[in-house]
Amino acid sequence: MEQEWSIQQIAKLAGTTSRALRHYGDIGLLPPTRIGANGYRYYDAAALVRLQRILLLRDLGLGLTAIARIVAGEDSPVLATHLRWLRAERDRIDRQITSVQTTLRALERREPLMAEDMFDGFDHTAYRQEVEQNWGAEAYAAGDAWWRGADAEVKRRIAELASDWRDAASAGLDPLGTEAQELARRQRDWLTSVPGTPPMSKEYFVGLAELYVADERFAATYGGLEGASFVRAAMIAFAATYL
Amino acid sequence: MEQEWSIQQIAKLAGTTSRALRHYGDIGLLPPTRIGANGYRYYDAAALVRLQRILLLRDLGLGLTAIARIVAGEDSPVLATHLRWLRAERDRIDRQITSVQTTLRALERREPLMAEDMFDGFDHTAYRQEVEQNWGAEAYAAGDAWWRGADAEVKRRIAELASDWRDAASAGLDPLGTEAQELARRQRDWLTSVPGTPPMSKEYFVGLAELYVADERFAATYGGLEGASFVRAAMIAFAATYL
DNA sequence: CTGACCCTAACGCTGCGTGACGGTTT
DNA sequence: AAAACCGTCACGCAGCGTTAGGGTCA
Repeated sequence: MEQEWSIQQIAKLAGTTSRALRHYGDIGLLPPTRIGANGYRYYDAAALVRLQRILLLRDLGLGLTAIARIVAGEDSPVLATHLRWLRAERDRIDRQITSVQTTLRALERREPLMAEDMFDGFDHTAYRQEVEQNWGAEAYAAGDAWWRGADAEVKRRIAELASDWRDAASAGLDPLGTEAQELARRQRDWLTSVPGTPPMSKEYFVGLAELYVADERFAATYGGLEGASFVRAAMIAFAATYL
Repeated sequence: MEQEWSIQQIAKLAGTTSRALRHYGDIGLLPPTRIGANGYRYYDAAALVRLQRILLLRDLGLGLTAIARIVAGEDSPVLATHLRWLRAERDRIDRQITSVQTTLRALERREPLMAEDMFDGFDHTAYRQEVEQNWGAEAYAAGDAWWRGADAEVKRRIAELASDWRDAASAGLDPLGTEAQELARRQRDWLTSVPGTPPMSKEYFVGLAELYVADERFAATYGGLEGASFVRAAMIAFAATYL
């Protein structure tokens, strides 16, 4: 009548492993139906059904604790929450794909420098040129040489500026406030100081601001999408007022 | 001249933590430029640039060992490989999103049973009906009752059939071969035995085969996309020959 | 006697976060 | 004398895979 199976048997039936079953038992997610005098675990048909539910939910990407809540009958919005998480994950991966593709294309065209590092240097120029081809190729060479020759002090200041941007963004400051506007001014100042950069203009500055958000590699410098958005807001406001 | 920074300072400059820097040092990815007599770690501008590269690549989703290969100058196709992996990940998540959405919709319509478990029972019918509305609502009720009343022996046979499918698929058998065709016959036989199922036809059988591949939840039963594809091939061939 | 199974530990993997405890101060 | 930093352990996390060592036999 009441069929029951050993741990290996039920594992095969459901398409998993005995190790996983012991784990589910250990964390209380799926205790064996019965435990023999010799310590062997046995499972019945009800356990099989429960196991199939568990495996199904696991295939949807849910964590074991979330699965535990669901199979326990709690009607918390586990699935809806999980759906939002999945969508965020997909978006993140999409952005990574775009970035890797861009990097690979740049490498193919033998632009190793701008491809992977120095996103705080002249590369604004180089990338901008790549996107809109408004500024000539010699700008690239000039910026390249400048960065290579830059001394530690310059590099420190650049990194520090990026660091200050991240601090301001995570502190929740107002992008239009005095402090953020001062950061935007510093951003403009060092950009201006880079040889090979086109003459500073409202359009150029705003274009760079957009670029920081659009390109994952620049965004990373400013603390990701959120940070980059903050930088963009501050830079655009600065451009509108002072450029 | 040669500027150098403490571990906290360089962490702030690059936008990471001192703990991460110690970790990178431990695994040899980014050793400190210099270690003071007191044991303090110090980093110079070259280390800062290297660190920025590392963080950039990390933001692309690469693992630290892969990053190590890249910054070491090996020109193995790390990025191209990673790109393929990213795409596969995105596809997987896309399928999970679809499945979760389907499940949520089913739950809203109060179809808790078919939503989460028993993908080996009558649910073929119910889902089929949901998709094409070819078979009536009473089929759902009949199948439901049947499954609830099914004894352990029936459930075992169903799970066993799924298990045998997985074995056949992972063994690399020919879907058109004798063994796979025998499995398809068993599949048809038990489907026929479920009350509430529409009369067996070539179209119905092929439709189910497609469903197994299209719906992640069914596919899981047969060992994922690969397994389900195998099942589909075998079932379609069987339908063409015998139905 | 020998497979085929079952059991209980317990480490391994990824990339650090997070204390704990105790010195140092570029 | 206290605030900040620095250092070295070392556990924790998610979900099992994988030996290792040793009984059981539905």
